[in-house]
Amino acid sequence: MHPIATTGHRPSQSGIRLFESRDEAGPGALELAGARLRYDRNAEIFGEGEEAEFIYKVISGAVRSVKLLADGRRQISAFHLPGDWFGIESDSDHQFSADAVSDCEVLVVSRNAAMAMAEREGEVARALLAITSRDLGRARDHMLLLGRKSASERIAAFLLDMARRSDGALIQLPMSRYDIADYLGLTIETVSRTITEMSRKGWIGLDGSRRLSIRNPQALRQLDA
Amino acid sequence: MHPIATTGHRPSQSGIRLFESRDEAGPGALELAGARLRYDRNAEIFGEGEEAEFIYKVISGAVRSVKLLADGRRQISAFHLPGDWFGIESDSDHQFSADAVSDCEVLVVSRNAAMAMAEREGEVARALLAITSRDLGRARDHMLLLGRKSASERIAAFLLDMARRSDGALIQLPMSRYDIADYLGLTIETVSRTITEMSRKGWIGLDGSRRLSIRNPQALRQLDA
DNA sequence: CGGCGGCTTGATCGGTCTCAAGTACGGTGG
DNA sequence: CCACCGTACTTGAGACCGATCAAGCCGCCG
Repeated sequence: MHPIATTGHRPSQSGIRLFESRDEAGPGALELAGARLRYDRNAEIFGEGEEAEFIYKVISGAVRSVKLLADGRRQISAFHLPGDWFGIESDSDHQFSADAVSDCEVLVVSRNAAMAMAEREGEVARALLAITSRDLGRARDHMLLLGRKSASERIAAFLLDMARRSDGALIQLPMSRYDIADYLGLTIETVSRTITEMSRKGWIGLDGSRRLSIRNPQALRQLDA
Repeated sequence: MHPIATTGHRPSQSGIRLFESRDEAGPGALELAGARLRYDRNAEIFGEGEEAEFIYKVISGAVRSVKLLADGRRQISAFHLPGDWFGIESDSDHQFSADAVSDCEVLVVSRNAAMAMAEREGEVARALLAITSRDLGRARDHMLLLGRKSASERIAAFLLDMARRSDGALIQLPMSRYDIADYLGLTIETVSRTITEMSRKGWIGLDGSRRLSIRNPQALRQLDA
């Protein structure tokens, strides 16, 4: 349905980089055991059903966790920004796929090494549990959004979240309208219309489609409920 | 919107008990440290914002994890059946509330005790991580359902899941149409209509509103996609 | 028998999707 | 520098699925 090419390996154009470095609480020791990898925009980092050999942390750029239906319908369950861990699974196989929203750099740690380390060091075990249960909490918030909120409420929540996660008043969206739509359970047309309407009302300022600022947070928060 | 009384403490009527005992992989040691508690139907087990003092495991009956919006809109993020753990949080406070779908019995374990035990025993730490990351996987599946599936697809997925989690061909639903609607992001009318329609097509058999059997799993699986 | 909660059924409404153009922008090659 | 192109995005008109509003029914318990 959404013709997102999983082509990879275009030469990475190095552009503006927002979302650079806020670390989430993480197992510091793990990072020493990791390797850095680069992925081009839309490149797949791992696929649903593949063996969960590694766990990952975003260094720069953005990553999306994705579930697909056979007919192409897509749901993005989370966007991962620099400092976020992703790909931690209970199962031996990945239950969803992850790919690069923009050109990005990730830290890759062997799952076995991580688990062995968790076994020995309570600190690492606690950090992994904290990351996972925080993600679960976010997932539950997102379910409320997907199950019960209107289009404008979804967009408001999304924009406020992106504002919170970025630093500074200016938000640079790393993802396309397709990605936003598939994250919020809407169509690109509805996303576009709603954002345009918010801009028309003066609640947000637009500078092109990927760059915006929040002018009236109160109005948005009212919708976020 | 949904006038669900959080009244508790009616004398528990002891009825038929399905979903009795399939344990999920769990930290065996933890259970020794727990106490049993009974809750009446619709009683609150813990509320959003309360301190996360305990973690819980369903012994009998069913429990729902709930998020509420100020105006009363409700999203049930999960149903917990016997053997399932719930209430494990990264934060010090609960980010959602949990209440009894039916009269039920739960095992209650001090969070501090559990965390201390996890610190000492890798086995317990691993089990807690496994439970949480499995829940996260289920949450992501559910997001796909909430974001991208039609009403009949949602109902089909729900019924197949309930069939899988119960033993035997007969499904005894512990929850009301309100609960199902708030779990699937639909209204009770749509839930009712869709179930009636499936019964009319002969895909399922109905015996009252809470008891049903799957007659044509293939038809349902086709919708589950 | 009466009442009430939970469920079903019907009629209509409306928000979002779908289908269809049209526009803006970034990159590429002349 | 500009013409061209493709991709991403916006905008419009109309259709449709599920929500809403409104009865009515069923089963259980008093």
